[in-house]
Amino acid sequence: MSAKTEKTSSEPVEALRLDRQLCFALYGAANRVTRLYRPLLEALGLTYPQYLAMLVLWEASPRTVGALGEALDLESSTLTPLLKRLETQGLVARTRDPEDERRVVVTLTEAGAALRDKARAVPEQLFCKLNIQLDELGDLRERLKALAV
Amino acid sequence: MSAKTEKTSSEPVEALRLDRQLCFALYGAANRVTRLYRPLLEALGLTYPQYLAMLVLWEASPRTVGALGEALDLESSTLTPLLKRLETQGLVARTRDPEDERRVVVTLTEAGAALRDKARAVPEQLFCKLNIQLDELGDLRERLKALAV
DNA sequence: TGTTATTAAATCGTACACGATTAAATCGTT
DNA sequence: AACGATTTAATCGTGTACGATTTAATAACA
Repeated sequence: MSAKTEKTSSEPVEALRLDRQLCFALYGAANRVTRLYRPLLEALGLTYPQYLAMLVLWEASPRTVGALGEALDLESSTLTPLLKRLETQGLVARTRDPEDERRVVVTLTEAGAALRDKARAVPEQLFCKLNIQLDELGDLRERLKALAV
Repeated sequence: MSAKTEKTSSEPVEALRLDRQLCFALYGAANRVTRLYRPLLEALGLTYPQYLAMLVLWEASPRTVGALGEALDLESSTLTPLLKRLETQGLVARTRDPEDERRVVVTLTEAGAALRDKARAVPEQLFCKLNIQLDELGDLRERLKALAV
């Protein structure tokens, strides 16, 4: 019996391969999709995470940093610098909530709200770059949402 | 007719929502899976991308930086610093290929090869944290691989 | 044979992502 | 009212990601 097929090690090594396959696919897909967005978002002056934050704000504008973090599943250590950059670009305003000075309220500016028009074409442009049918989209989304708590 | 339901804008806005749904799911899933790996990999002294690089090397050890980048879908600008950290930890060696001095060959050290044993338990531990059946895994992997070129 | 073109990694600047810690404000309980 | 516990953002340090540029080596070809 060769060392390669030794019983005590062959199963976990096989598991390593499976592990690699799913996680590579997820890791790679996320990186590649970010790369596909880049040229589309360049016209808007946004990065992909900034675009996601704007999508959330376009749905409901005065939002606390905490609420944004909840929606985006990000920590304040990630959001704070990102929001400061959006503020520098004049897309959002950051103010302390007078009701509770711990909270920071993020509000779309006129320019931030107006950017929504420019972003209208993005989803379709991106969808054209993706290799997926419209009716499969919902299923994949649900699987991904359910994958990890 | 209110501005909100204006015909020229309602459809693209709906598209924005769909866009948000798929891309949020992918972006969030990738971040959450990385977070799930973290405590498991801490015992190995590896980050998640470092673990992925080691998985590739455990399958075939002398690999050029370019070949690793191909396998991981990463640029040298990402890989070079990552590999230097693995080198600092004594897990890999980086040497110029004598045949072609442009290439850098990455080779597992004894310690790097030995780390594979410690990593044996990781896939199963992670799988337990994921909310997916074993038989759905292959399908999801293929969908993700096909999603973006 | 000498250029010129191409290739492979490294370097640089910008922007995430996160855990740990810190700072400030509010809450709860006495 | 007082003071310890909790909540909310910000800050800090480490480690990705990537496009653009640079450097060095090899290939191509006039």
